[in-house]
Amino acid sequence: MARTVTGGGESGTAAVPERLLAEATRLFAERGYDRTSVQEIVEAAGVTKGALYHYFGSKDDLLHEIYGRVLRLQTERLDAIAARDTPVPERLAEAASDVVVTSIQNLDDTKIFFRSIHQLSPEKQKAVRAERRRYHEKFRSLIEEGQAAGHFRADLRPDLVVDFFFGSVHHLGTWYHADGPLSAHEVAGEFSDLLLHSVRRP
Amino acid sequence: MARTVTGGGESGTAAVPERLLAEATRLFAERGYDRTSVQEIVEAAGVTKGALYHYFGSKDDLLHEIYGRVLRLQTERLDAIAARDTPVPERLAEAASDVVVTSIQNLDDTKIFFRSIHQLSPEKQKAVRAERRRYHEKFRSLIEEGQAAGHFRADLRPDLVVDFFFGSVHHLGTWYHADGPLSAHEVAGEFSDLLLHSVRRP
Amino acid sequence: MARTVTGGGESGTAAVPERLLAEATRLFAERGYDRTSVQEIVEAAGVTKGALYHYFGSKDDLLHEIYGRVLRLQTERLDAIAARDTPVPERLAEAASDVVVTSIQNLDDTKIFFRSIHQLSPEKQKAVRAERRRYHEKFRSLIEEGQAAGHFRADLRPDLVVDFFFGSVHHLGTWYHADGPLSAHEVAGEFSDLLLHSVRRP
Amino acid sequence: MARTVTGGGESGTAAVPERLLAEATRLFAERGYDRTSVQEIVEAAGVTKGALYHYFGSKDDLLHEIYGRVLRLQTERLDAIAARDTPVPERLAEAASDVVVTSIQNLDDTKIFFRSIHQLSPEKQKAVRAERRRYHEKFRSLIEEGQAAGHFRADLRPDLVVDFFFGSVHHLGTWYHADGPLSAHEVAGEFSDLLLHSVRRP
DNA sequence: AATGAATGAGAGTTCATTCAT
DNA sequence: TATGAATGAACTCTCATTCAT
Repeated sequence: MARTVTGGGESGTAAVPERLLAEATRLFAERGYDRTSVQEIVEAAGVTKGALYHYFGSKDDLLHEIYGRVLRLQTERLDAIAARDTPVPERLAEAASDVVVTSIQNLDDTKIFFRSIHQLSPEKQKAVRAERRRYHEKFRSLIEEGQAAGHFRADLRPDLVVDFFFGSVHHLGTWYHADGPLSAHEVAGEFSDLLLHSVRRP
Repeated sequence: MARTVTGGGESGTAAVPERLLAEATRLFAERGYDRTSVQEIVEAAGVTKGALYHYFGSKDDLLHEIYGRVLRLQTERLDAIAARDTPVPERLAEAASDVVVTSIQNLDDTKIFFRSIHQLSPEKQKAVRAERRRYHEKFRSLIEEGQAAGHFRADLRPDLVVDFFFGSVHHLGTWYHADGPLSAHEVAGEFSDLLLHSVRRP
Repeated sequence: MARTVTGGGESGTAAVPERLLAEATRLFAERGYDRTSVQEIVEAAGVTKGALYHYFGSKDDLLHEIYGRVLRLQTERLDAIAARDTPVPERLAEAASDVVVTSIQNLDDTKIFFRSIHQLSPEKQKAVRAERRRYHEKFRSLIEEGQAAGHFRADLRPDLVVDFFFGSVHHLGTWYHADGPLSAHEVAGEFSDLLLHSVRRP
Repeated sequence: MARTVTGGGESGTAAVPERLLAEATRLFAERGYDRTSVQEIVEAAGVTKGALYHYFGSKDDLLHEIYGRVLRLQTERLDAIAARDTPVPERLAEAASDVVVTSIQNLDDTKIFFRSIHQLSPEKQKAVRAERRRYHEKFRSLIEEGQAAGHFRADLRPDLVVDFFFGSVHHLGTWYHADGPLSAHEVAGEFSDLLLHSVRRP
């Protein structure tokens, strides 16, 4: 969709659309979608408004692209983990751990995701929610599989468990700091552990 | 429910500031703080802008008032529960259940809280975060008490557990619907159960 | 027009209209008529808006009152000086000196006078300008008298001399400070001296 | 007179920023800075608000630009006159005469200068006052030079003389009318003559 | 004599977007 | 591929004034 470099690969001069997306991500996470002006984005990216509107149809489109990127990434990873040939509890633990790690590694996207979705146009919101639902359904089916196999408590509502866990994941952006005492993997380990303990048969 | 300051008195003619707060809450939850104009709020409340600015210093002040209300309510309830004379696991379960129920009963406030805090002025944001922190600390001390008493797993980081659980609570606004299949108490029961299972000694 | 004290003469409690005029004068001089709100005036005077509108028909009226006060004062003093039985050059010198002294003693009024006259309603502006013109004419007639008597240069246009001199007087408010190196009388002496030298026959 | 930035070129289609400055000058002089709305300015210039804010950061900026223009003009002219190789009294007379002529030729700027400086933001006010002070100092040094050379009375305070004279100059805007009986040069001649007589050794 | 809630009009400013070049 | 001038609508907030009490 957008070329990788301009000119011929000079260091530090990523292609214009990439630079725009990167700066938009940073600014949206920092001060919110509505509080970030198109002017600020283009200034940060070192181009003019015309350039932005050459590559993106609207400010809204930028946000949609950011969503697309993170959703694609997480869906791919979940698919890979779910398809493994290991016991369900292990796959659930890995899936949980993995989504925490990638959420932290892309903390700006995580922040934007759950703060700004309402600022997308209705149609785009619908598309994003549908993709998100598919992701949740894949995660939920791991829980259902574990219940069917007798690993997890049968009295739990799998959809509620998913909402419970992803609430925690989405919330990461509001408290996690890269320079805090915890590494991404430490948080991931503990969150995964809490989830497994909460669903496992005693 | 709302004090009648001027004339009136019949239901439906609540005092102007109360009406403004109620409509602002509804609109902020519905379309977000930045997407709600002062004009829309005063129209919904049936007054003019001048009236709003007679009672509130700024749009920002309205949001702050809304936060204050819900924080006061939840803090009071948590204090009451924590002070009970029952075993810690029971108190934690009740605190967890209660915060879910009141979050659902005030779902508009919950939605606003989670989404709009970044749109407060820096000073007000600081004040709100400080109050929120005190609330979390009180909740955390229940977990610490349970660990000390040998009820809960000692290897857990209490602060991480709090962030884990309140992520789930704050997230309620993004998926819960009053006309869905689950009552507030059903969700509360399951969330509380998940939390307790995740922290209890096996 | 307005009583002098309320209650019975307690110190520091001047009557409401006087207090309003005094605070309005101070504020208009400090930040200009348009930049001073009625709210600020009533707060400074320790009353409410209703009280102000009880005594004055409009914000405009306050300004008109302030003008009236200073015009009356200066007209009275000029009349007294002009009527004296001394040689014209002496009377002109005293009139010039006196208007400088009273302008400095009422520096707030002086500042307001030449900055805010355009903010009066057209009718009030007309009235004030007419009074001011009468004052200038009286001053001018001193110069004409001096020319007729052979004291002053006959080739000067008396009206231009008046505008020349009163420009200097009106300008006092922009540079004179009570805590500066010059007393009101020192400035008055020098201004008067400059005027007399500029008109006298060599 | 005004550079044509976009298209156009024919007289009457001056560039947008020039047109905005011209109309703003006219309107500020006519009804004062605070009483002139941005809406009125853009309507007079035949553009929209967006265009104004494309070129000027604020209404305040417009005023600052107007000040800058007139200060630059007068400073240049005074520098040229002061640098001449003629006797000091002649140079002072010419400087005085020149500032009167240019003040009358730019009477709108003169009116604005005198009345609206207090409505500039504090920082801009400081900048303008500093420039004005440099101008006054240059003028004052002419007087000091004349005193040192024995042309002017030694007992006069040069700074007071400057304030005396520039009061008269700034005041021109309040009484001079182009369609009145006096030409700019007639006024300039008389003002200059009055100044010289007031300072010269008898 | 005085209150203060409420009005309604208008203020300056911001902003996403368009389009001729 | 990219510019940047210009639009037009909407924004938050301020204010002098009124009026029932």
